[in-house]
Amino acid sequence: MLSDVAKLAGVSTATVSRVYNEPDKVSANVRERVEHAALTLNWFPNAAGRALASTRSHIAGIIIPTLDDQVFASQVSGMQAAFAARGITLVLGCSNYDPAQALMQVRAMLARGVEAMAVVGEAHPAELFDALRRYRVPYAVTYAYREGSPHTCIGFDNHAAYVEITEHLIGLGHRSFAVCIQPTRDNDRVQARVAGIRATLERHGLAVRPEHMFEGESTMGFGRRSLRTIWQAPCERPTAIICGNDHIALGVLREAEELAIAIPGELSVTGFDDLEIAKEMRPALTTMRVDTYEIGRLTAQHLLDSLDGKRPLNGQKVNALLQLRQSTGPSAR
Amino acid sequence: MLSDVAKLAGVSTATVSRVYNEPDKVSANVRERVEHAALTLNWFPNAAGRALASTRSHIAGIIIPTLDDQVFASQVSGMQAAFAARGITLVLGCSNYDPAQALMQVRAMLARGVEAMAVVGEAHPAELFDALRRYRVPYAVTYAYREGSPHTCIGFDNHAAYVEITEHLIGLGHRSFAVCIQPTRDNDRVQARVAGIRATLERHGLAVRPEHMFEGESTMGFGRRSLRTIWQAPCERPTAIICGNDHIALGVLREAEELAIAIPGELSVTGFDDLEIAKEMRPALTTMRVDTYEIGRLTAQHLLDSLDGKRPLNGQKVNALLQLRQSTGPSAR
DNA sequence: TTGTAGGCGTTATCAA
DNA sequence: TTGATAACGCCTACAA
Repeated sequence: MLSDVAKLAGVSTATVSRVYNEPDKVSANVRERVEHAALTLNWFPNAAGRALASTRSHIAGIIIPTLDDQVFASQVSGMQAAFAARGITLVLGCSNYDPAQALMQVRAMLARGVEAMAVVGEAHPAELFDALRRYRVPYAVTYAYREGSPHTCIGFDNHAAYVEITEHLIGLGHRSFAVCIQPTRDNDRVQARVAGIRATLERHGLAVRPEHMFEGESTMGFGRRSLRTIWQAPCERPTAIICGNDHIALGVLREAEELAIAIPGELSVTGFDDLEIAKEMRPALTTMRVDTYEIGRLTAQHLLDSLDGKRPLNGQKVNALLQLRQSTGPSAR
Repeated sequence: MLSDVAKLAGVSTATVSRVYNEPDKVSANVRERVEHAALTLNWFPNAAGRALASTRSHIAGIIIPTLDDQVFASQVSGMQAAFAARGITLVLGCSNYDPAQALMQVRAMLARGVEAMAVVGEAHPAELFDALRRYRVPYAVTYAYREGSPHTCIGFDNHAAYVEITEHLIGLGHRSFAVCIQPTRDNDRVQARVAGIRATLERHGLAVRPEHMFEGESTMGFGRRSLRTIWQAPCERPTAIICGNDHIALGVLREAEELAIAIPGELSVTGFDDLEIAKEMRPALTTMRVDTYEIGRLTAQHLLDSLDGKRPLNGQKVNALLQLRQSTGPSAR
């Protein structure tokens, strides 16, 4: 431990500590001796002791719904890299889309003494944000950005993004829509997307009929089943399907091939996320692209600035960019 | 802090501590009083103090190459869930396929006092494993399993898996092969795969000609470019392409469509990982499936057992299952 | 079952 | 620039 190093180097423990925390307050000569001693003793500072004495844990936390979704994984990746460059360890919690689990994870992280936190979305129990504020832990809501949110948001505007998608389709002459989307429960991002679709349609005097509204798991299978159901139903078929993400849209595309539905001739399809395969599919998928790694990087940067007392944490909007490709075209009707 | 709770509850600090660490050594009456006090004071134990006093950090670590690859993300996910259920926080480090970064991350985790560690693969500096042993931190090498490895391995046999793929193709009559694989540098898993292919071919008096050996990034783009190069070259074309994973294989499939190469009539293609889309592609991709979430879960379980002193850490082999689909068929020649 | 008291490994304050 | 020493918040013999 530290005192052994001090003894070997023939200095006090305070000096050893300084060598690692305020190196330029130590003479080069002494510093060298200490570093040598540390090396031969194979010593490095113990984080717990350090945290206790300095009341700084050098830990930050992030809560995401799941690592199974690439968009969250890459956000974690971006934060991790940015924090690591500043000697801060990122600890990860998965809520599995369950607010109660998110709250538990945040509490556990508070107990660990996290210095900053990021949580995906704002659909969380009030206690979660209360706890963060009570312990004066700077935090940011990521992935989603909403004007008027009480939180620091770093992400994109889910509502606006789906307004853009819907307007694109309406501009192509579509008037009859189906929607295939992930579970909306406890998910403000998905809710905002649906709201964006509805509001836009309404503005044009349109609406999604209930039998064309599908909510289910984020898989190709869900997309496939939904399209099959739509096509088998006796009611009028939609000319466009708006999907909650690329997985679902790819399933729709795949099933359309099976059912010999011409795309975009007979049916237009849109996704979200712009997975690598989206542009490689035939027809290539019209979708929206968001740089989630960048969201992570930005979030870490904001939190670090806030820890440095540089500036009050304020939100930042990231753009979602529409990638027009072959899966959308003029309405046949 | 703890002493405030003790005061409010009218007990000693030791008793408060017991309530959280050995609850059944405290009478129900006293326990209730303490819990009430803690609640009103909104107190929970500070992890740094706890770690320092008990010399148990309740932290475990995992080093993966990157979160961008689903297989590693889901392994993290599996470990996380299993550890969380036991009150252990998982901290994550990404090496970006760089041994030096992996070593740094391990050192940082040792400083944090990790109680157990997992690292993907065994292609790491000797210092890394030395450090782990010196600090008596139980660890496991994951994702890869190799007979005779000096480490506890929990994963599948990359070599054997590619022997199986190669044998499958040879059984179909193929004699001329191309290989498209991820960077082999510092990557024992990929090296084992290539070795498996080579050894199997050699056993049949065959080999991959150098101009049919491609090494590049794990993307569809790399697969596409590779196939195009192969097809444009003046030399004899292979009848089968073995890819290092599904991304690359999907790219090959996609480019084959572009070049109007009949699959599997003219060319057989294999992948690895069995992404959801692999079975949905037309033609569906022949590939191998590994349950990486399970690898993570098993690893956590082994490490927990080892911490409990239950049994010496010994390896465990997970199966990679060949998924025979439409992208492989009899050789035309 | 409960309390006392010393120590876990470092940092921070103050003096020298 | 360096050193002595008291925290930091909790756990754990040991004693009662």
